[in-house]
Amino acid sequence: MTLSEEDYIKTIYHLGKGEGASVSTNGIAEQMDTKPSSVTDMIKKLSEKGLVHYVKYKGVSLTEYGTKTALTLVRKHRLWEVFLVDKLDFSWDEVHEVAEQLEHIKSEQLIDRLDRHLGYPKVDPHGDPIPSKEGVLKKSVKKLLKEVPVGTEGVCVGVRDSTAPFLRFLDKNNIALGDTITVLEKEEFDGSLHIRIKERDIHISDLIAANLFLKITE
Amino acid sequence: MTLSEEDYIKTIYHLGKGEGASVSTNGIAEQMDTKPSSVTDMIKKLSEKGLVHYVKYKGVSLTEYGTKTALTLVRKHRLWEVFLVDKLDFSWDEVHEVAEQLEHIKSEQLIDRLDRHLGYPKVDPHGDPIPSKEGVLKKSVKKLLKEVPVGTEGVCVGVRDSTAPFLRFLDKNNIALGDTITVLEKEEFDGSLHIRIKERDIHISDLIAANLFLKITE
DNA sequence: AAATAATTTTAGATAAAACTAAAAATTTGT
DNA sequence: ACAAATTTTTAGTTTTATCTAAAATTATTT
Repeated sequence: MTLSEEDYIKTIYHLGKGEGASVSTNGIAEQMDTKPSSVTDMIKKLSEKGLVHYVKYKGVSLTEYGTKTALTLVRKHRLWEVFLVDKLDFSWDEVHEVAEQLEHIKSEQLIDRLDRHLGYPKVDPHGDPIPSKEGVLKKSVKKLLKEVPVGTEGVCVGVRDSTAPFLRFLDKNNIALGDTITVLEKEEFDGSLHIRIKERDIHISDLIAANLFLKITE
Repeated sequence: MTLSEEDYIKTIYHLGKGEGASVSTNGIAEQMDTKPSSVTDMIKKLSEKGLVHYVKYKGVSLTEYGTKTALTLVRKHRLWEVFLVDKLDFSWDEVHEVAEQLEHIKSEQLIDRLDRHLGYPKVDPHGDPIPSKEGVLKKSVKKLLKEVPVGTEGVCVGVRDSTAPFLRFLDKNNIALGDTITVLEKEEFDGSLHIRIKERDIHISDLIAANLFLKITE
């Protein structure tokens, strides 16, 4: 597989929402910042290689083989993101571009060992699940912290209220995007939560919990 | 810089022994497993970009800018090798191919942080010095352990006697290629040595020291 | 120093991945 | 349902990095 082929496969995978959905030529072109005619050319090649189903004018979708290939790339991308954040102290939002390059490195052994070095992580710094070596990908959903049951673990991926006072509160309490949060206990009385974040147990109000988004892997 | 250009620059650097020596078209072609005509084409391009000095039929050499570029690549290659060996437990001889891919990743921040993650190593797993960020490369020499002065530190890079008994001895004493050895003390009487290897202090005979090669960085 | 050998370059071609412009097919609006 | 708009494909170029075959230059041998 060439670098370019890999990029197309990944784009088709993402546009197809990970579920072999049919994707349009223009959609791919727009996503990849290229021209539709270039996309048609590449699709033909991928089709000949058995990576996509293709019927002229009707759109493309990944074959089983294509999906497996895409999942390998997603796995590599997300493992490298974990490496960059956990080991090299990159922040949440700096990793994408570099991981985009690293995912193309060809060495199964490298990925196996990287996985081990990172402690077999289940999710990347954005809370998205990492496909297994066999190509199995867990589903994940984004929910308000307030709405998840006690015992749930998830990654903080966004805020509903982005006004300065709320962001200052998060900062003061050392809660940041990318942090893993576990819900320990919910107070019946006022809906406030006891949560664990970065080895620390803290208590937050119902209102805070109603403004933090978590990504949860089932 | 394209991937291919980078590969040529690195080859010219190594064939020129790191010291801008003039290199032949056929030499490059042979080293890179390509044809002389392809080399001529690429040299012209590199020459236009100011990376090499080129006079038809007379050979190529790196310009100062070309040398700096090559040293950046060497730095990246060697840092990745340290990562693969120290962090991912690759062995000495498995790292080259993967590092060859990793060295092309473009991100200065990545290399800075990798360097820090690795504890600012001075040499790679083969004992070769790692160029500084500014492009300064220390010299290194290969010597018999027997011949270096007390206090010297070096990386074990080879054996003079490669018969089974000697290799078994090394194995039994947990001495392997790639290990860093420091000479602590030399016994006047029999020339035997006290050395430190992997946090361990051991005592080896004059004969052993006469059969182990160290790579020493000045 | 001329002939032969080796090296290097040129000229022309090919493959991959992109592009532009025009043609074909599909979708949409009335 | 059919004309207009949109999407997609085709045809023909371009660029990058290769290649082969032939020509030019340099080196070697006698």
